[in-house]
Amino acid sequence: MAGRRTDTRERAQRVALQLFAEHGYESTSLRMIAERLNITKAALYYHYKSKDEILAAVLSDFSTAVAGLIDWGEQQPPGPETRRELLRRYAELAASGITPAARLLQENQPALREQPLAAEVRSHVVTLFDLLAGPGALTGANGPAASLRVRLAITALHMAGEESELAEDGGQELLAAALNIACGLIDPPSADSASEKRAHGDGRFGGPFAQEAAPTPNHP
Amino acid sequence: MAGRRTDTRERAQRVALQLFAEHGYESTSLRMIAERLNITKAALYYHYKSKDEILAAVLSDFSTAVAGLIDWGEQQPPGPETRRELLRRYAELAASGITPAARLLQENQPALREQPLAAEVRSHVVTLFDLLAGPGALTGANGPAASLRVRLAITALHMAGEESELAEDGGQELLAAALNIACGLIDPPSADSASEKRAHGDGRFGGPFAQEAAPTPNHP
DNA sequence: GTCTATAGAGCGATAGAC
DNA sequence: GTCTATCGCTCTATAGAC
Repeated sequence: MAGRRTDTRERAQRVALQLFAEHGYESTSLRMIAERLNITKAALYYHYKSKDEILAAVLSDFSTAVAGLIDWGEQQPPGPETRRELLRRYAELAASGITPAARLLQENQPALREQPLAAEVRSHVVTLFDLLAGPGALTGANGPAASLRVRLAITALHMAGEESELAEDGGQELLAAALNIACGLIDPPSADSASEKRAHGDGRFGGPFAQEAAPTPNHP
Repeated sequence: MAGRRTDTRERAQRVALQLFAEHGYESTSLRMIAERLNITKAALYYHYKSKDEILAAVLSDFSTAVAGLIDWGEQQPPGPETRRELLRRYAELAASGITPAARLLQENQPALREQPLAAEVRSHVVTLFDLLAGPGALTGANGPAASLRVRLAITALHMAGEESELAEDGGQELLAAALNIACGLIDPPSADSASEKRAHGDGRFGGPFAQEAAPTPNHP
């Protein structure tokens, strides 16, 4: 491991992730990747046997990161503190540069549909969402709001993570703000929509559209 | 207008928007569009002189919808009621099917970079964001949180809009929940992050990461 | 308005020299 | 480990018949 002769493989993965996230998987050609590495297309095939394998290598980093996060979360007692700490750790991941991978996954679903590792990562994310909102939130069993809030919380961290790369102070203020927003989004689970119980007295959330909220005709 | 001989052009735009949003602009070939219309690739070139022109036609519908929304908004007195009504109207647009166009715009930025109409639409969206958060929010002048909250509010409506197409009741409950969440996101503008004033007493938003919040080193 | 046929370019991938 | 050269395919776009 320590004594290999070139670092092309690692550089290739860094460059490929960046390009996949920026231009999309299908629109990123092997020529583009090779040019940034100052090698030729054919040389890439010494390191990977297909374009798909480059994608898999890139995704596996993200997969293990999220897997580690949910391993920790599943060993904690469920509750608001654990959920907030999960968000905090995810914000750390976002700050350390996993957001390109997250964006790649989110914005290339059709292209990644045949990629087994993408399905694996996606199932990890589903587990993480369940931990953040209670089981079944993604399928809408807790009402539509809970699932939406969790996805928005993660989205907030992604947005901040991407922007923080451009910020002059490393984006710490931005990430702090995003984490606060994310915590606020998952903190009062099922506090609006059909069940109208308010966490605190003022009616600020009683927006329009709400008068139509039906008593949840879920398929049992 | 009323007496043309085929409806191929309109059908083509409907189909193209759907495919562009689902597979991405570059990954959608004219062959795919033509096959769904039961015509050939070459026939498409009778109606449009390039693939880019199909994209422009598809985007212009979205552009006029958003332009109408901000025209209304700019004639209203600024304030929370106007902002909430803007969100409500945007939620109506989302429910009526503009989310594929919004997704197309958001998820194909590199491919649409050369498309003039895309820049126009994007500037409309920026204006809408300004209306929703006060001027300068997108550039972060109000602190990082305000811009994030507005973008998350719109994202909530997009998420609900896309899912509502699959729901059995038209997704009204989901859209109502999303609108409530969106209103809650923009309602207390600049209520966290650096300036720590709370709208109401409980410290639920006082999350971690906040201890590092610096006093906003903005470039003036 | 729609078709067949084709030009010209870029793509992923392979073979084989060095 | 990297190169040149090439194969087979799909893409956008055009020419011209019907």
